[in-house]
Amino acid sequence: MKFASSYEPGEYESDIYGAWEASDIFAPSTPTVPVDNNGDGKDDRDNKNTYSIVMPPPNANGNLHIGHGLTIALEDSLTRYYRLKGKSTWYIPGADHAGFETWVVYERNLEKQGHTRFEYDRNELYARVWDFVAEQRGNMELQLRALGASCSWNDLTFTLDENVIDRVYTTFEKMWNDGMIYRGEKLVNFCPKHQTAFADIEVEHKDEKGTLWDIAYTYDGGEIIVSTTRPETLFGDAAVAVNPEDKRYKDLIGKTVHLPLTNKEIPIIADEHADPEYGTGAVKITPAHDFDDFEVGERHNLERIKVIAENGTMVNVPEKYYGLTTAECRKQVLKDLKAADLFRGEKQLVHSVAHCYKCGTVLEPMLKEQWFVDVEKLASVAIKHLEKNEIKFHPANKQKVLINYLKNLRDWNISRQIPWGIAIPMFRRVTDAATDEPDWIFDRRTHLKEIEVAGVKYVRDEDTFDTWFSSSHWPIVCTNWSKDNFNPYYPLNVMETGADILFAWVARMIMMGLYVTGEVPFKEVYLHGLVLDAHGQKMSKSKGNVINPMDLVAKYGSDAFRLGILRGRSAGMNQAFSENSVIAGRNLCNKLWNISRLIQSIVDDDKNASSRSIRDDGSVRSEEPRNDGRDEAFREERISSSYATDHMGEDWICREINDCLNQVESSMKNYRFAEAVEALYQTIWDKYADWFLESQKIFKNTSLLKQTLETILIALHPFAPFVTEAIWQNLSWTDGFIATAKWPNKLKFDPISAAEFESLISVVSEVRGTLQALPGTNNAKKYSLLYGNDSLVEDNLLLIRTLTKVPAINALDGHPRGLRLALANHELYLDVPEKVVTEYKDALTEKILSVGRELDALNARMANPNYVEKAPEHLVKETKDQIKEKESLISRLKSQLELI
RNA sequence: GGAUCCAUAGCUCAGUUGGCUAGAGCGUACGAUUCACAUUCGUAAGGUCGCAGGUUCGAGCCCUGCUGGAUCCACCA
Repeated sequence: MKFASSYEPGEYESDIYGAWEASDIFAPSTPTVPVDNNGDGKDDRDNKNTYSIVMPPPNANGNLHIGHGLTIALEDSLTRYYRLKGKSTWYIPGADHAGFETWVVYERNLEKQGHTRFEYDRNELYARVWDFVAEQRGNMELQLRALGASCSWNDLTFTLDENVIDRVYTTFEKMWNDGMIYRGEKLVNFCPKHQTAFADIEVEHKDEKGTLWDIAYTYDGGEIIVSTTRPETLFGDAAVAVNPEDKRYKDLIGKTVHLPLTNKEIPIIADEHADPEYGTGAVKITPAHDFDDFEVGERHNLERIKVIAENGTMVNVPEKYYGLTTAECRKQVLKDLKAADLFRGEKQLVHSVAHCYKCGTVLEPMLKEQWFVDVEKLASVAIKHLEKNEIKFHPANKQKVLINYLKNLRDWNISRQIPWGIAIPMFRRVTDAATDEPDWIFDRRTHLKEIEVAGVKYVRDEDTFDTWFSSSHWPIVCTNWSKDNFNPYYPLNVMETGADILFAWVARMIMMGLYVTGEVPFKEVYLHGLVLDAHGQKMSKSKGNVINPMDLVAKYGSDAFRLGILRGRSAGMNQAFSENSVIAGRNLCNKLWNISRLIQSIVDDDKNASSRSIRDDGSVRSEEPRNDGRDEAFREERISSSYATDHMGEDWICREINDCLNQVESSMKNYRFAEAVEALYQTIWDKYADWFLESQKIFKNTSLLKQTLETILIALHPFAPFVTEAIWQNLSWTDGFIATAKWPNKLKFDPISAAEFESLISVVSEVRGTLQALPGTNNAKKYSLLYGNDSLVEDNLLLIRTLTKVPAINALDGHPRGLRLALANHELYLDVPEKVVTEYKDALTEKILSVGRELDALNARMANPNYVEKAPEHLVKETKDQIKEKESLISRLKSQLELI
């Protein structure tokens, strides 16, 4: 026996993945490099049949977290679905060097060993981190396999691969030549602990309590009071600004004031930046240490005096303050201001403060020379393409959000002062020699510290690229796009990633894709939200509510995890996740396993015994498809398939499976994964197992059982790859891998027969419901069923008996007796004693009342002339039919009640 | 200040051009059960769809306002 009594994922999963990988079935069938078969100089690949998707590269040296689990479940479901649909699918895996993240981990390690980064030069550090990452790498890839990701492993791209660096340099060179790269001394967000700058997008703003101090700046005959939260920066003040409309200060504009604690005089200038309503309406301007002041400084040509060094201590200040930390300096300045009687008060306030997203240190706006990308053109091109709807977003509103972001985008600082990353390929001329040569030149030889060009020496810039600069090339580098060859895998069919990196990554990929290739890099974007814990709380280490996907995979299986995490989730929404949904997934896998186990045993029995099975009436089922006078065309169709339906339950399940396939197809097209899973879940469990298989315990249509099982297995495969493959391999009649099977065709069936089974279901349900509602227990065993003039019941005695568990079903002889069931078109009685009927009276009364309420509502609708006039005809007709039905039901129930 | 989203059963969520009696899973209650599955089977209870208006024959869905919550962007001397 190949099928154990329950499905144990641990026994199958790794073997199955190994078998898939060994057979290399995840590589795309259409080649990924240009092919010229007939020598006409043109690429002969087929563009129509490809499906490409790239994995957002997980950190090479990390473990996968729950968000990765969701990403893989989504992307792999798409990939497997389109593979079954016959597309040449290319799911490209990746690994991220994760510049800053990895660097932080590595630097922490160094510190633990008593070292600092300053003991090593850049190349040495790079080599050391490379080894460090190499050691850790592989773990993440194993976890991707455990999640079932059907990606093309030979094409794994690491963000520091040569072709990536090469592509990034090519783009950078093009931008440099296009004048889009400039070196500027601008304020950047600088982390004094990590000694590096950040892009605006990497900064975390937090509301904090602070103090606003009022300080008097004096002039001949008076003083002007400014308010500041950063008194220590006053040494860097270049002016005091007031609003040009502010009458209080009108006369002071153009005069100078004395800068406290110094011998300096600074001007009073008029600028919109000063808000008359805020504080005293006068504000000190420190262009080197505040983003707004920087801009004011630009407008008024003010000196940028840098008074805080990279290490967070004071420079360019009177000796007394030199070398103090900013905090120490603040204290001292406040003390000295009080002593000089220039302190005019303080008050508390809440303001938002920029923090390093990694270590939480307060970021210092720092004047630095950095490389910037002028984003104006990039953004405006991207906006144009977005407005033409060249990319479809899920959820749709993100398109607007993204356009809005791009409209307000500021220039992009791409320099990072971290050794771990792609070196910026720029070299600076060694200064002394007077020459006409440019200060900076582009050169790819970044492995060298120093180069010589035309007899002039240049030294490499030590900085590395912002990781988003290189990862914005991801669709381009993963698909090996090149400008000389048509590439059927670019643009990608879809970009699936977290909604939180819409700006940081998706926006930049779009800009870069358009800049490099002229095309948008993907046709659709699917953004997933955060996976929250069971109570809707964000997962975090400090809260201790982090769920590790690998734990769940180990406990319940990979499929269970995938089914569980897809359930109840829609695009862009942050949604709760709990173990319960994974358990439900595990149960479905086991259910499917046992369904297969049952069918295999029927198939096995069928081989041994006659292929004819016993009919309800005891006769032997005919091999020939029945011909009961129905449409000949239908009969032709039916014969053309590999099975023949011989009972209405069989037609019905074919119809239900077809509906399910339609739902899955349309759900996948619209990225409604949860709905696809839900449809499969219900079809497999509530319909296939609970009704169809129960009925097949009597009829046993082997060829149909095989065909329907294959159909539901394939349809579920994208979501639950392992259990479906495990079953496929265990079944006696299936070949190859289910992973590369063909998406099933629709099943043929007789719609009239299918609808009849629906009536049988309602009969059985009514019997069950009534039996439960009767007083006493075990009623199903006690009372038999009586029928009068009811062909549906008469033709299905054995089936109804099996499904309801009543001991007998008999034709009514003589007068009706017992309890009549509340079914509109069937005359059915439960053969219960008078006493039980009497006890059931209350329930019956309640039933009459509730049907009466429904009838009233229907009548009210029909009484409205507007409804009859304006509503669609079919609805009006439906209402009329229902009224008839309810009326007859009510009259039957009433007569039943009178009998009691 | 600007923008986006959300509010439906005890919990987590579906509900796609407005159409019958608003669904699911989990949970709860009651019942069943040797032979595909207790990771099972059956039955049931549970919702004036955040609030107030409006449009319509008809609103969970569309419009307006309000309340409560989330997120993003900008600003915060």
